[in-house]
Amino acid sequence: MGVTIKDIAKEVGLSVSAVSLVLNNRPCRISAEKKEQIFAIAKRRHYIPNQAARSLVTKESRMLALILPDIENTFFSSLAKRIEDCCRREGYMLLIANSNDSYEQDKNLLRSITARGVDGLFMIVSNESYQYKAKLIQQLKHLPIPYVMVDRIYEQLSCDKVLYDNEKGAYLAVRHLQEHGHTRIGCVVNTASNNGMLRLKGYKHALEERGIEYNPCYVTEGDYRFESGYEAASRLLETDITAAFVSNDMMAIGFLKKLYELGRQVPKDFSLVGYDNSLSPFVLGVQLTSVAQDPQLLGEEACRLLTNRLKDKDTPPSTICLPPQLVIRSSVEPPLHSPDCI
Amino acid sequence: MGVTIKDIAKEVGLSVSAVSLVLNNRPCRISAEKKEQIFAIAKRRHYIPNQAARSLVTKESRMLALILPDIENTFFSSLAKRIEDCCRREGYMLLIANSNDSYEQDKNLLRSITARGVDGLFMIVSNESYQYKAKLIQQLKHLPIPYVMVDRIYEQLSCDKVLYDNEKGAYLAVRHLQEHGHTRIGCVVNTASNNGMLRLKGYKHALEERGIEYNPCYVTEGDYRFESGYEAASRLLETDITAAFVSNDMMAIGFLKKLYELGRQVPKDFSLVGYDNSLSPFVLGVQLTSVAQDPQLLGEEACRLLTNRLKDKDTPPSTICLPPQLVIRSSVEPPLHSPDCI
DNA sequence: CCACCTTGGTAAAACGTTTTATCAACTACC
DNA sequence: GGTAGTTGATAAAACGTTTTACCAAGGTGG
Repeated sequence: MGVTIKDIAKEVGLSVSAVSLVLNNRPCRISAEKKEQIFAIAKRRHYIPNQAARSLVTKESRMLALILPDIENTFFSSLAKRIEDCCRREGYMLLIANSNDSYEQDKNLLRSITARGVDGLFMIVSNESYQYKAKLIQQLKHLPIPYVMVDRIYEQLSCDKVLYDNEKGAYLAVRHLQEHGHTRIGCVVNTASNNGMLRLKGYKHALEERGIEYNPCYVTEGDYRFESGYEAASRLLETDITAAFVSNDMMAIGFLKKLYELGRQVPKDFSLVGYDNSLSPFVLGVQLTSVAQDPQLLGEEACRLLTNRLKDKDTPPSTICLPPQLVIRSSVEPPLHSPDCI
Repeated sequence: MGVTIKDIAKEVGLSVSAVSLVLNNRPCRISAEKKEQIFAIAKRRHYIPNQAARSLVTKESRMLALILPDIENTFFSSLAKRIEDCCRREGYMLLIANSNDSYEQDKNLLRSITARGVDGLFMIVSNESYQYKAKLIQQLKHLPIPYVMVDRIYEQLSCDKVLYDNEKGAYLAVRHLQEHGHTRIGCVVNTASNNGMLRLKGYKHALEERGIEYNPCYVTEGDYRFESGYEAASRLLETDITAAFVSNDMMAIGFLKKLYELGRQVPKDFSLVGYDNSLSPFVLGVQLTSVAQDPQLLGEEACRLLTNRLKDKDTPPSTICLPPQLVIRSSVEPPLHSPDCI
């Protein structure tokens, strides 16, 4: 099919080895004249080295892989973009694979990816895989290549990790509401996800710190989608809460829609904090205060970790826990009829 | 490093060929007993076939690639997701690469992708590449593998193509406004992109059909981002337009923000149609009428075309032009003080 | 003129797989 | 007892590279 090194060798009248050495800019004793000829022929005939043959002997593919749960989620797609940029800068290509948040896919992808001989892996485990933790851990332990767990981790695994402190993020959000005088604070959370659990923990932590008792009626489940935020609001707004912490922005917008329909004003009449800081420009009239986790930073750190590991296998694995930032806009004010602040 | 077919052969006491045949379920004369043993050993020792070695001899990688301009754009990420699903179903892995809408990247990616010996390619050319059309066309012509152009095409190239009829979409949007009695209709459009040009053409076409003269003051440039919609609105709302066609939803939201700030009500006081149908749930109070192009459908058709081509190289290339749908919500009403309709 | 260096290269093994042609040992049949 | 067919395999080439060790010819210094 394509032009090979052999064809070039034949045309220039040298051996394959000569051509290979020249084309790879290896130190070698080939005359400048011949070198030029080789490059010229390669260019003219559109020579493209066969990566399969190359990997076979060098044992590296200059390709990294990223397994992520949902490419449609902008948090992950921003992450993917940045990781790809960083990889490119280091001379790697990136293979992106989508697991649809399914354990089965995680498992299969892990297989096909190692078969393809990628040099390293960025792994964002699917939420479903937390139920099959033991199994996936086994598989990851047998992985013959370095990998870094990103955003969602297994503490048990001894490998490079980079993540955001989800508990802290939720804690910051709730404390911000408390500092404006709120005590009856709702919470929409996805306990099906590990990070969701951590956000719930942060919520509880903030309550504890103020000596407020945990009220299960103020907490409801959401699945991170717009509709579930709307439905969560329907349930929570029957209680006497004056504010809510909604554990992602998409659901926060759903929540806002319900508030709007009920004629309740944000922040005059109700305060709200979201998570992700992803949708602020879209919401007319409301500037949503939200906990920001920068996917780009996550991506950069992940890439740094993995490429370092590829250069030096023997340093002990490290864990990077990034601090989320509370981005204060104007969706929080003191509750109606209440003392102003702390 | 890993376990090879040779190791298994040694352990089971047979030749490499025997093991290869068995593991690939090829018809062969190996005793059932030995077969079982081979599978058992492969499993126990976590054998994973080396794809590089395999491709080297079979000349196929069971891998397809997708080059897209912006993975953060949900239109493209939905498309990517669906393409990946379809590929998986057909037994291919998908290599996703991001060009950042840059010609340079298109060029480089095309190179590295063919080097990696992928079996086929989904190509969404970057907008910038329209300026280097001739060059990129040359490169695509030399591509040794089948490819399908998706969403953005070069008419000159004889290959499989799948796209949406952008001119038609814009035409539908503008005609919808006209049918509600609007005659002074603004237009925000990105002429830096080929599809943007087509949308402008659709806008003009609708005007022509009604015998309305084209007024350049009603048309302004946008770059598909939120802010540019806002800025476009600042310019256009100084004219006497009563409605606008904004050529994507993101900009439409920016436009809405300006309207909101000026105290103008949609649709009572101003009518608006967007493009993409991607953001409707996010806009409080306004249900944006928008032209829908389903990325999933685009992905499915693209995949169908490419996999068919891989099975049968010799059928003539086909072009699939999908019809956009106008999704009518409630951002369009007749202008104030005007006769009701058509 | 011998020893040594430099210049300009090459031969050959290796990487892990697939695939085709071939083979030896049996069995069965007439 | 000769022919044909079956069973259970194998040997060897091929894929396109990289890499190491080696070689031949010519020049140079003592």
